[in-house]
Amino acid sequence: MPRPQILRKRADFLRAARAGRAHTDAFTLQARQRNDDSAAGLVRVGYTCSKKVGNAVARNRAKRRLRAVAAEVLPRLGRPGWDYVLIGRPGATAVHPYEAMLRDLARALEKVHRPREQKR
RNA sequence: GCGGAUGGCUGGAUGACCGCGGGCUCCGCAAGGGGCGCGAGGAAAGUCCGGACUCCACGAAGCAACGGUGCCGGGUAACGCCCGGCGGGGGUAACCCUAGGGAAAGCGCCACAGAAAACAGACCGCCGCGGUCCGCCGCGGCAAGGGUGAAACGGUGGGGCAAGAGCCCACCGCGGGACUGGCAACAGGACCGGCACGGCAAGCCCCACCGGGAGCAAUGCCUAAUAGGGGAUCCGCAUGGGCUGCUUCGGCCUCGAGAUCCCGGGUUGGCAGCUUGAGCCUGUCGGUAACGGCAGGCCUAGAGGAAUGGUCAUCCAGGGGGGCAACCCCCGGACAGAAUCCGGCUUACAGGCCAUCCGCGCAA
RNA sequence: GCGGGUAUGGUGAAAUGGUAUCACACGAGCCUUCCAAGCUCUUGGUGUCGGUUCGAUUCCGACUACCCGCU
Repeated sequence: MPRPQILRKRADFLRAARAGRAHTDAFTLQARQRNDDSAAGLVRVGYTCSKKVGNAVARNRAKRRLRAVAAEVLPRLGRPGWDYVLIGRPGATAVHPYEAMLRDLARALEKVHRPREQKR
C-alpha cells in the first residue's frame, strides 16, 4: 500500500467532521468515505491540534505522536478511498501510553467503518 | 568540616528497528526506488534595545516640536550592552547594589504634626526697665532650652553676657580654593571666609548627545486566461490653486475631448531572497580586562501550516521500598522546540561538574 | 513578523504623591403576621517583584494575565 496522503484543505476536514467519529482517551477520530473518485485508491489522513492542546511545543508533540500511531496502524487497518482525521486532546495525547493508543486507534477504526457498511 | 561569595562549563550516553525534512549521488522516459551523509537552543522564548538587508520618503541651512540616553575612560558595526575606574549605600569579610549631569535659569510641591517647611520670623520661654488690683500687664533685648516632623539657618567644648548669640577661640562640618596626583570622573589640600546656600528633576524643566518610515507576510522575478487602467512627450487650457512642520531660496502636484509611443492590475501557485557570516575552532602576540591583530584549519538545520518522532535494550544521574551487607524491586529524566540573519538585555530551568576567594570551628 | 491598551472589595466603576471612595451584592439588626422594598451597621481590595521618595493606586523598570489592531 502506498503511503497515506496528508490532508491540508479546510473543506476536507469539514466533510470528515460531518461523517462518523469515535472518541478515545487520547484523541478523537473522524472519518468518511469519499464519493468523488479523484484519488480513489488512496488513504488520506489529517491531524488537528488546536490551541486548547497547549503551546506550540505541546501541539507539535501531540501531532508527532498521532502521526506515529497512524503510521503504524493505518497501513494495516485503513481502507482505500477513506479520509481520516485525528484530533489531539489537552493533556492526554502527549502522555497516554503508546500501546494503548495503538489499540484505541484500531478499535476506533472498526467503529467508524461499521455503520457505513450496514448502509451499503 | 560547616556556612557563604563570585566566575564558568554541562544539561543524559551507546546500539538496534520503523519513520520524517533537506543535500549529494546512482538506476529509470516518467512515476518512483536504492546508497551515502546532515538535521533545534542556551535560552531557539519575551520582543525590551542595537544593527545588517530590502522597499518607500527625502534639496540645503537654521529654528521648533516629539521620543530616548545621562559619573569618567575604554571596547564594539552599533547600543539603553560589555570591561576597567570614580562617587554613594550595604555586609565581620569575600563581595554585592547603584537612572549617579544641573536645584545661585525659572515654575511647582513639601500632607499630618509643629510657633515656624524655605524666608525669615518667635508659640511656650529667658533677661532688663516700668506699672500692678500680686492673677499679671506694657515697652525693649535674645534665640540657648522645649515639644513636632522624613527634614528646623551648623555640632561639641570653653570664654563671654543682664540674658544670650560665630559675639570670640579650638576641633569637626560647610563654602571658596592656590597647588599636587590622575587622560578624565575624582582624590588630597596650603590658605581664606565666618555660617550664608533644606529636600524633590523616576514633578515641569535646563544642558549635552542620539534618532526619517516600514518591515523577509520586506522585496524581486516566472507562467496562463482575461478585464480595460495608467505613464511619458507634443498640443490645448492656465500663469492660477494646492502640498512639502516653519522661514529663505528651491522642489513637486493639480485640468482635457486630441495625437504618438510605452507599461500593465488582481488571484489557489512556482522560483529567488535563504543561509559564507561583524562566522566557528586552534595557536600566538598586544591589552589589567572587555576586546583586538596575525597565522593555520573548518563549513555547521534551512522548512514553507512548517521535518528532528516512536518502540526496545544496556548504562549514567535522581527518588522510594526491602535487606547488616553484597544486592534486588518499583518509579523515572529541568526549562523548553529553529522560521531573514547577527550583537545584547530580560525571563524560565531537575540536577551535575570545575576554578578562585571569604568567615567560623578543629588539628598540626 | 510589527505595534497598542488594561489590571483597584464578589461585580461594575472613582481617586492633584499624603487615611483608598461610590453603587450593587454578601452578612447582621430594625420594620412587617411573613416575603419584597426601605433604614442602620459590618466584612472584604490597589495583578506580582524590585527601584525613586519621608511616604507609591499614582512615578520608573522587569514579569504575569487578558484584550485589541496592522501585515
